[in-house]
Amino acid sequence: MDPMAEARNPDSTPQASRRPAFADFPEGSSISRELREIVKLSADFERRLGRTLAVNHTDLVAMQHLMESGPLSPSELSSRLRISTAAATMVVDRLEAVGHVSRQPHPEDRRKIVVVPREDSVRLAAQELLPLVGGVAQAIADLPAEDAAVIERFLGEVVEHYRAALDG
Amino acid sequence: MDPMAEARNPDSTPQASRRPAFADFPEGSSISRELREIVKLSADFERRLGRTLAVNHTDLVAMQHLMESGPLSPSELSSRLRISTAAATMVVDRLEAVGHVSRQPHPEDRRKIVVVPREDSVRLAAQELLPLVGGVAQAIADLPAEDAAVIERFLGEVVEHYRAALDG
DNA sequence: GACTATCGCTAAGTTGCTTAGCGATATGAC
DNA sequence: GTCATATCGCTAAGCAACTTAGCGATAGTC
Repeated sequence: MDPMAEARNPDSTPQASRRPAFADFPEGSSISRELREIVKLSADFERRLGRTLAVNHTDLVAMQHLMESGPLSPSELSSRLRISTAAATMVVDRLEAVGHVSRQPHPEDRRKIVVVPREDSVRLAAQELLPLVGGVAQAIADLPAEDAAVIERFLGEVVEHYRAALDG
Repeated sequence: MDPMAEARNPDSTPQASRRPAFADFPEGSSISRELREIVKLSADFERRLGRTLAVNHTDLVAMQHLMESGPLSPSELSSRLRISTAAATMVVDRLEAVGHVSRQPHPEDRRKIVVVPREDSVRLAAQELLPLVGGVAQAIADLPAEDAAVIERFLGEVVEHYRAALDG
């Protein structure tokens, strides 16, 4: 059977409104479509990275923080991931079990520990990220300065709209 | 205590590399920083929308599909959300319990049902989305045509880089 | 030195997923 | 037409990952 037939929303019923419920929203320019696509693809990419490292979503986000910020305490991880400290303990347990991090004593505060990402794991993740990050970086580098300025200003406005919407 | 002190990564240890593990990655232009920020803010915004509708993440994503595509069958939801059909049943159970959707018989196939989003719920979500979507749409509309073209082309390249990275 | 706060952790309970399998309905071969 | 097979939504049982509550150890404060 044709899988795309189903994807085209064959389940609309006559009695239900045929127009998608959001039809009143401006369909959006291709720019806004692209932005949404980037957000979606970014989630897809995260899933793939999670498979590569063989970790679940929470643990992957923890790894991202560790890779970007360097060693962190479990309590810091819990606040960054917005999970309980108990859950953070389990995150570190799992990451340690598969060898992505190690627990080390905190040099100054003996209540704390330090969660250190293993270099092999960081390299593995970097290897997967590099084509994407590098490709985008290259695309940016290839931009004429005026174009880069235009894009930077526009994206800044988008960020501001997000922040404003989140403040309200 | 100063909460920012912790945020600045105070847990680095002397024996662990002081440089964040990803320091070898080009720090990235402000454009790439903005792109990442948009992805992150988008996730934040989704969380907030989930709170507004009082549903968990999976159920919110289901609602997004229903709002954008109109009524769908549980099996279609299961494939879109990449969950089992059993989980899709539970999603619909929960959404129905809080009144966001209703189950209706499929007019042509009596095995199927149709999950129809309730208009009140769609309106509630739209109300929360409008400031953001509208604000961004306005920002796009205010762009000179040449700038819009520049941005559209660039974002298209970013999308392509994502797709290429996901193909590999 | 006593009080209080914070650290990481364990235990018990909850939520949301999975796989397996069921009855009902649709579809295709003959 | 009839029968075999596939698909639909659903239930049941098990598992993974979260929560809250609370504990012992350590740090900071008076």
